[in-house]
Amino acid sequence: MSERVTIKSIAKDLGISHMTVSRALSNHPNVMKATRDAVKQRARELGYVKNAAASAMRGDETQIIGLLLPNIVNEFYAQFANTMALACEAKSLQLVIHLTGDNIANEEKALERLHQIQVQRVVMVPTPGKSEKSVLHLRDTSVIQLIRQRDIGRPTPTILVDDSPAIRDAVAHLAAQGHQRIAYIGADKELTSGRSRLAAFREGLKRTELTEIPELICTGGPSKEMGQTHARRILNEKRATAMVCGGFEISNGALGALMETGLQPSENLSFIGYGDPSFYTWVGRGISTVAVPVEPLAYKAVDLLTGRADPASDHIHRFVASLIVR
Amino acid sequence: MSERVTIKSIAKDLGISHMTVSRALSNHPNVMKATRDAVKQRARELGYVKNAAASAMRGDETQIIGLLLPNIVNEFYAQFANTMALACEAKSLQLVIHLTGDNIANEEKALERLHQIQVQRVVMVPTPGKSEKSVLHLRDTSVIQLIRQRDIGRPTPTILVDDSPAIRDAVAHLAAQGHQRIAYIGADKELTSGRSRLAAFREGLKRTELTEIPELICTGGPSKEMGQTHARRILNEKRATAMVCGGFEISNGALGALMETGLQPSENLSFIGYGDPSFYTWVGRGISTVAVPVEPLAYKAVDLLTGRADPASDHIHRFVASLIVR
DNA sequence: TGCGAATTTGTTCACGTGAACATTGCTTGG
DNA sequence: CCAAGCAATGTTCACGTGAACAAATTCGCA
Repeated sequence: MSERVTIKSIAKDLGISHMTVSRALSNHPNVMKATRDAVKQRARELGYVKNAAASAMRGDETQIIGLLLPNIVNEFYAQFANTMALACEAKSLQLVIHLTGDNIANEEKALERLHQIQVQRVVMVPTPGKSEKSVLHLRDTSVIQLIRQRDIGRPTPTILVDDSPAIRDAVAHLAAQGHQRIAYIGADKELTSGRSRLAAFREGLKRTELTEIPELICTGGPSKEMGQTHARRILNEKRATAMVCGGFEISNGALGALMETGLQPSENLSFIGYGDPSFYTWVGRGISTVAVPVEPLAYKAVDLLTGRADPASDHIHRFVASLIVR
Repeated sequence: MSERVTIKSIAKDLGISHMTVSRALSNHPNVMKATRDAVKQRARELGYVKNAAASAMRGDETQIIGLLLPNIVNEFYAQFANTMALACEAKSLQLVIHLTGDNIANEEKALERLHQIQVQRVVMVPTPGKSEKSVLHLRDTSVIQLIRQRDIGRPTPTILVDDSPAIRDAVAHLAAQGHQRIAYIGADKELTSGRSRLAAFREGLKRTELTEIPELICTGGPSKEMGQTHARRILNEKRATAMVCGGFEISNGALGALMETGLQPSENLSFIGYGDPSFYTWVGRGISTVAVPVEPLAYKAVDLLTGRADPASDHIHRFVASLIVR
């Protein structure tokens, strides 16, 4: 039926130049109020919607934010994406989500795709490892790194979680309960977050004058499988009475291993999770955890990308995590 | 530094016409192999990426799929989005996610935004209610309705879950355990799914020759709050010994009410959830549920939008849910 | 050898938008 | 009463891509 409504079709309809229509719709000062009103009125009647592709081709900034996450099933990432979507909604932005599965090839592909559709703003949870391909796509793109930090060949603002105090508190909490053999499962040195969490755990042990037990400290890639595998081994072979997790996925994996072994967190083994998915309050008597303030992170990310703040500073924005004891 | 690499810049670089470049890159037959190879080689060297905005402006189909979900925190939607993202990845499509919060105004806005960026393929969980605005944007857009069906003024393929057998099974299962006062909380008649689930519940009661107890049957909007409110009331005021939920959000809400009342599912009250989030295996002795085959749904949606199958048929694709007893 | 046909490459145009520059008409001050 | 200045509107162009049409080159076969 009806043709697509463009600035030109409105112009023809009103018998004026398409530029007057363009100016009227973008509130350019030099348009008679009568003209502007007539144009806006008619545009509304005809159901005009600006063609974003045409704008993008002219080089105008796209109203799209790209979001790269390892996955979106883990409740932390889901909540983050959810909040990002709401924040974007509020600023008339759209959200394109790519899942990396913490695989660097996927990350590269995703960035290329975003570049392809002219996206100039990206929030990403960087995948551990080094990117081979030139990440030159990112040249005129604002990138925010989230949760982790990696050298992507250019300074970028980064949003990190300062979880060291909470992790130290967790150890102190367990020590106060009399635990001596506390296990730790977390990301490895590939990630800044992995390093700092492990350091915090050790510092926690030191402060409570507990001996570090190497066989109870496991690190690896930040995956669910890694958490599950290590937890299984610890539960079956080592005599740990408590466990601290340093990572969203890892924590879920470890919890799975716990359940499959028939253990109940807080009854048979004191478990400290990471992040605060809603089901933590429902499992057993509730699971204690290092809670990350998700929503502030998301709003910060959108703010950084929309405010005229830092273009390519390498400022690190820290949000403090807290220990929730249940 | 370097300018953006376009088909024209490559042409100038090679001293040929931009059309030869265009043809070479799109594997047009009438290009000498030597030329094609040279062009592709140079394109790779220079890091050429096709400008999707320009393509979209010409009217070419965009490689973007729009996804409208109530939220993305509920694990069913999260899993669905996750699988969609993977399926899209496999077909070089990008996923734009909009959250409706089951609010029709948001739904309209989201569709308009997608139209704005020239998206011609949309998967949506329709929000209950009637849309005021002309959904004319959808004119040349393929829309798939998911999980629910609503008249959007045009026939669309729809992907539904046939959960009636599973719900009847659930009632039978509870009846076999000796339950007489089984509560039901689900969506209301506004939704096709609400109607059919309630009907299945009633049918289940009838088949087991149980009397229907009106005060234990609650319906309303498909929200978490609704589930929580009704469950609270039932738990505090009515003497139900079992509860069946008909909806993802509703089920989580009801579970929350259960927990806050200090009850344990399967110990103090037999609870049948809806959907199968991972934590169901972790709560108490495990929560029985009406499990929906998420991944097939997602792949089906992408298939329908990419295959040259039905353009605007109103075919209903059904996937059967099953009762998982834990 | 020559001429139409097939192959390969080139030129122009449109898509929708808005910047830059051009034109029209009106006001104002000398 | 006219020039200068400004407000309002109009015309042209570019953005990157690929269809349509045009031109050049090569090929096949009489």
